Amino acid sequence: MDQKIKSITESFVDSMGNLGASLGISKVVAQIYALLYLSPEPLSLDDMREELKISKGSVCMNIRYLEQWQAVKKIWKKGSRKDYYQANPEIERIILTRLKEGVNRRLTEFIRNIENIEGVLKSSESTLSSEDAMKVQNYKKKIQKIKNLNNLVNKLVKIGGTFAL
Amino acid sequence: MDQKIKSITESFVDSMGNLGASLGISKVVAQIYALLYLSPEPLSLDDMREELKISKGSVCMNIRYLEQWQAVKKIWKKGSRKDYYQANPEIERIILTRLKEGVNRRLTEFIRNIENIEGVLKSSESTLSSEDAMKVQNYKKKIQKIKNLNNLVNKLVKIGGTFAL
DNA sequence: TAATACGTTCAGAATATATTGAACGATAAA
DNA sequence: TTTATCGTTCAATATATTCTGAACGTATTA
Repeated sequence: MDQKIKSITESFVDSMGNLGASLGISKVVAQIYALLYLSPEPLSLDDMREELKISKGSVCMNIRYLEQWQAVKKIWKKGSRKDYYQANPEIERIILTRLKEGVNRRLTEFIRNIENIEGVLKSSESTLSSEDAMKVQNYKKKIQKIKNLNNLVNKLVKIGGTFAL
Repeated sequence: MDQKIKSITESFVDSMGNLGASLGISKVVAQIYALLYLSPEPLSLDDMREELKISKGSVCMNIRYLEQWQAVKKIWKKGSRKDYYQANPEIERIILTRLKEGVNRRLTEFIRNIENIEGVLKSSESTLSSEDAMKVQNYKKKIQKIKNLNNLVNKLVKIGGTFAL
């Protein structure tokens, strides 16, 4: 029976690893989360290394991502020197928060660049042949439109906040 | 002046390339889209190769992704043997559709695996010690909950459809 | 028909990303 | 104090991804 439980765990961990990998999250990160998610007890780094057959360093680095995203929590067990971890079960919120923050940050950087470009366009408005003025107008319109991508993210974020666990 | 326009184009293309890369879309794909987006005229594969200083093969393969996502459209110009491309300006819809399809497909695969696991759990319900029965119950509950990830995507998809251009 | 101008493919090269494992510091036990 | 047990770091390595460019097929022009 224990064998059966173990094989089911492996299968689940494997599936979630694939899912993670195909969504741009690291495979190992997803596997660690899956393992902790199923485990009735918090697990030590060594437990995870053992289960997933990966190196100590990898467990350490990858669990730190999960901690950073508040996807796992460090647990102190008296009598043991080891750090134990358990999964935060709010997986939807975790995914959405991560999405939100990542996309937001990157898009902000992008918009900042775009606004720079707008500045350059604006400053070259005077002293233009009428043909060039047309070109610049065309650019300004198109770039303005791109800036509305902000909306996309804002909407995603707003939705994200309404998800129930 | 043309020099200025060119430098602005480069800057825009570069920014969108970075955005794409950091969001898991290929950098070159994003750059090609940016180039076509700004261009008042459709461009040939050779035009793009020239502008982006990349190989013919790369342009060819990457534009095919964009075509597949309906992010660009092939244009026929009479008198020329070349294929020309222009950007579909509905960038929001494109991004969201792509997100939707990708996530949906992968999550579906994942759920399929999960349901397999549920089947195994169900079939091992008889002939259990009470301790093992507890374990199995625990697993069933947790796995059931994961299946609700479906909701997350469904909600994203629904929102996606309501975006105006 | 031969020569040219395309688009496409794909093996190999280049690049980017993830993993390992030895070394280290810190803390607790002996 | 010495030894053992952890967690952490990071250079070296392995793996995955992307790009290149030569080779090829097809269609058009000469």
